[in-house]
Amino acid sequence: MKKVLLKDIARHVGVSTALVSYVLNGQAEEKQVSKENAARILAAAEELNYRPNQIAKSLKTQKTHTIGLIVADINYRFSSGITSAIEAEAKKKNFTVIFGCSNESAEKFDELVTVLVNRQVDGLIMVPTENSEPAIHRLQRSEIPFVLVDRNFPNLLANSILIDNYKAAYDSTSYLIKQGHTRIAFINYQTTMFHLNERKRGYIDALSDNGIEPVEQLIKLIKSTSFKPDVDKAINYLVGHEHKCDAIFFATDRLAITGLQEINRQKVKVPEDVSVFSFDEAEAFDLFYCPISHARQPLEKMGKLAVNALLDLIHKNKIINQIYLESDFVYGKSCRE
Amino acid sequence: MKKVLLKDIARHVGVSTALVSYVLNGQAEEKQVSKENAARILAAAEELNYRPNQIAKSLKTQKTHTIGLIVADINYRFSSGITSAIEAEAKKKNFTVIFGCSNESAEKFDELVTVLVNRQVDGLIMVPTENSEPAIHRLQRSEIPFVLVDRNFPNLLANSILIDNYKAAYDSTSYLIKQGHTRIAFINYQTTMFHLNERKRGYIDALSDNGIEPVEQLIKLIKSTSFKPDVDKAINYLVGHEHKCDAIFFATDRLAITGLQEINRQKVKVPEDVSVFSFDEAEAFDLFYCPISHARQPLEKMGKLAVNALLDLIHKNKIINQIYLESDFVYGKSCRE
DNA sequence: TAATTTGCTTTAATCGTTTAAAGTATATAC
DNA sequence: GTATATACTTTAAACGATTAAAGCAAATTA
Repeated sequence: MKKVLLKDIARHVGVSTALVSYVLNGQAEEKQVSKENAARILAAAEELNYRPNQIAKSLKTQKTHTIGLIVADINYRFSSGITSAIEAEAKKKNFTVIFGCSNESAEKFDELVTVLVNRQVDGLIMVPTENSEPAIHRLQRSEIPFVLVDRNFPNLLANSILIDNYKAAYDSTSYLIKQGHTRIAFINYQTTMFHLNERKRGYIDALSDNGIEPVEQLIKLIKSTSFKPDVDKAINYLVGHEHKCDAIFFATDRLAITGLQEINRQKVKVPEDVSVFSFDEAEAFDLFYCPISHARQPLEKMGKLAVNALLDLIHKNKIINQIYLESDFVYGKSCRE
Repeated sequence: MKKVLLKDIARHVGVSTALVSYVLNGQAEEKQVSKENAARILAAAEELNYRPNQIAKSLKTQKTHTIGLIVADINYRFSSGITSAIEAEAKKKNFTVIFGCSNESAEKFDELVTVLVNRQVDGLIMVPTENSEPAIHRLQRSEIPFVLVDRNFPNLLANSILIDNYKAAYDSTSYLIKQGHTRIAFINYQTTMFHLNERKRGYIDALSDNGIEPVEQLIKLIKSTSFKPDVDKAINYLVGHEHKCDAIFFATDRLAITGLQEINRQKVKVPEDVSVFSFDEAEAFDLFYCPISHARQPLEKMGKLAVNALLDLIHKNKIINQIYLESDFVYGKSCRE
């Protein structure tokens, strides 16, 4: 079945391609196309089942109506959540999404940016990885609009949709303190990433502000390169008798899930033996024998905002800068009363 | 910063655009470009930081090096798993992925197919939804290559990467029988979708082949439109004293997760009061107080195969037809010994 | 010496649209 | 009766690449 082109419609109706283009792009009025021709063109387009070639259109108009999306790992609940929201919102606005995963590698991130830029995406939504500042700097010089989601770099001014990680961690820690905990451990990644260090800062400040001296031994930093053993070791240390803590605050869902597995293995009971609080949300949290209390990020909202911010940049060059959203809290039964 | 075009390189070096194109596309030898010009062109491309416009390239070559991917819902573990594998494999083969979610709606599925076809994707990988046969039929007539993943329609011959759902369900049920269960319940969606009904068929045949009469009251079909209440009702019925079953086989992870929540709420103990087995894998299964035994689909492999099958179709028009993969089994502690 | 081959380069059409600018016929104004 | 406005329509040049086909010296052959 041969592809139907604009020119086939033109020939079929007996007019020029210009008229067809005007009519099919809704400029019939404006370009004063006769009602008769307009009607015949629409009919012919329908009859021949014309589908415009977006590539040709894009080449001419310099607009692809495409958003490039780079997430860290689509298997993260965070990523699938915002991806889903972004795709839905983009579709609503007649944009399509080209998709890539960096797998937390700055190199892969860089490659993806290049690929997407070469594809002439109208703009990018990205969850940057550690060490991806150079790629983002380069992007800034190219004048292609983009917005960062979830993570940013303090000394790189870019439009971003963020969580107030400091506040969420501060509030989470304060909650644990109010529940009567004093030896609150914190498990985080060993990382230079700002958003995770903000969580740490929130944790520490909450302790200090409540008259609790932060204890170094209760802060465990996990290397992603030795993730599982590090988490296991941290848990063993923290629930071991000598250093026993009374609560563990996990900085991410992945840390929590892996940590909880080891907690189970050690036959430590939540919340009787130790309370647990986590960032992010995970299905697994609800199925744990005592639902895990956690700080939930508004994924839907973030995705939607990211798309709209990007479209603002694309269309009107409106600058949004940082938007900070608040997490909300889901109280399970994992923190001792 | 002005975009650098092929013609800028040509001007810079003092040759025609044809030479530049030949050299940058690795046809220097073939087209007998002088070593000197070839070197100068490469140097200039580097120096000017030339990035070819893929849109223009695509228009001319009629190849976009793009794969359209349609999944049901990216928040499903199944979807994110194959998406991740597909993206990685596509990238390896220098293809990019345009992404869409149907949200299990045939209408949205149809729209997505149209959008992706208009974007001139070289091929499509799709997880079809219920009632999406017409859209797929239409696609077949358009001669754009595609492969279906996970789900297919028995009377629609298309290239597909599938699981042997019948066998997996048959084997799962047989396992439960061997563990001594006789009143095995089955919770599935009420659906016309073949792959889910195959799971039911496997369940029923396994019972029959082992001399157990399938009991209608133990087969619960869940309407997606009233998902949660239906699952809750089913669980209540199944663990209620009069109809007590000794095992529940969930046809999907989502059914299992929702079902297990209700099981918890009813204070029913797994596996003491009832054994549980599920299709698919979920993080939550490992965190449940007794890890849930399940049949795991080889997501990585499916995604990779799907991309390679599609590329075979695109490049050589090699026909693959159905490929059936086997699930493997993860034995937790959720089935009474 | 003329014809042919070799080695390299350029010309220009093309992909399928969009869209200024120019064209044409009819109606209105002066 | 000529100029101008009105209501349409067409022409043709883009967009940025690819790629047959043609062009042109210099070297080789006859």
